[in-house]
Amino acid sequence: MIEQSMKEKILVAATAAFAQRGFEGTSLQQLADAVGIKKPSLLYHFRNKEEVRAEVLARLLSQWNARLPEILIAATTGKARFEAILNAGLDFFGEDRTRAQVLVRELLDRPEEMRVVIAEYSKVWVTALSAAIDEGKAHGRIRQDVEPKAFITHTASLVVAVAFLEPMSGLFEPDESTTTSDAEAIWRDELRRIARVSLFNARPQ
Amino acid sequence: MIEQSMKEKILVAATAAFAQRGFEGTSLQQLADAVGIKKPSLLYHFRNKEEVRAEVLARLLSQWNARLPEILIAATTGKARFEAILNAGLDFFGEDRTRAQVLVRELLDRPEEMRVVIAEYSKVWVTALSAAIDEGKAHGRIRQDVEPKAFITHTASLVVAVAFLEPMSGLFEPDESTTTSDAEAIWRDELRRIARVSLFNARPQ
DNA sequence: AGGGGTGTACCTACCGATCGTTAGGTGAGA
DNA sequence: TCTCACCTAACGATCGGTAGGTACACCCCT
Repeated sequence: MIEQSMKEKILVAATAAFAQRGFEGTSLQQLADAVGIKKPSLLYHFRNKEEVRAEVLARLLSQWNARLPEILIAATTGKARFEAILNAGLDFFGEDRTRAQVLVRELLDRPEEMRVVIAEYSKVWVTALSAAIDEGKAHGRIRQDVEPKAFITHTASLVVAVAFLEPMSGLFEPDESTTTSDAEAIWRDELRRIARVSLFNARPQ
Repeated sequence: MIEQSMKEKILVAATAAFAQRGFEGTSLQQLADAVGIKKPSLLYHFRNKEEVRAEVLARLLSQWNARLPEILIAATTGKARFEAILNAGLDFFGEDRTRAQVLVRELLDRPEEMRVVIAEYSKVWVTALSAAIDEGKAHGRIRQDVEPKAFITHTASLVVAVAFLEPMSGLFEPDESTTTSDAEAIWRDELRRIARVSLFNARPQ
């Protein structure tokens, strides 16, 4: 059992609470109760509620940044790099769905600030992917009609949406034989198919 | 100048406020101020705050339902029906971006309830589109590897995402020559391309 | 070895402001 | 005279945040 600091415990609890009920819908009292301390003790660790929000977001983004280098290093060719980043995104949001919820809530609550944050944290891999798409177009591996930045944005949107809509999975399945995890697997497969088909040429080279 | 009832004025103001700051982030005082009445007068028109939320959502959904029949009637063939519904979705969320914001916030705040609501309000056109896809597959016009329900879900997600991410448009454009509306047009075009390419066979029949 | 400072991590008690909601009017028009 | 559409006044609860205290570990000095 790893002994985690009280501040870390608070951030974990705050992430879950913000994901479920939102920043405005979560009180400091609820956070304090969740980690077993009193409200003023919580404000010993954070200057105010806003600082909790900021650190929750920073923690989320740093978790993404932490696994980015190995993704970009592992895959060098264009196609492998595409698959690697797509799967990394699906894993990242799939293994903890609160990440998608917190991200979307922040986009709703503070769009201007998030514009800057998103630009900063996506710059590296968006640039890498965009260059790979341009190169693939030059070599005829990638469709000429692909609009790189727009394609990447849409694919990223779908990755977040799949995690975001997890509570909705199995929505259109009339029978009960299809479990939630089955429906999610189908969603992910179809997402990969859509991205692949709309990006690559049918007959490579 | 159309004379609109106070109740309608409140719902319009509430929709904008809920979209921007969320349900928990909006007080009845703010809504009352926005329409120029006192707080208790607002509760003459609505039993409580929860009823405001319910009617805001109901109003949004009825607006979608109102334009659905003509869409389904106008386009009969599979391909035309696909284009018609896709464009109708883009128009619906594009002409008033608060719709996407309110919808996404409701999905975050009350996922279980929204699951039921979404199922009800999407049943008609999802069923129609799904049948059209199956028929298209049988005739070879549509790719065999399309997973109908998942494809529709993803396309719908992208339609909402494009409107939702409007404040982020032009995020990756280094120059200032590309305006926000240009970037949005590119997004919509790329969305249509992705959907078309990943749905239809390259060589029809 | 033992006493005195210092910082950490919590606590109780409380602040004014604002929350959603209710009670009980008022005035205008049918 | 009755209903509609608003009002003033006030309710208890909860909000984020502050003041000030306590218990305890650790370090320095003699």
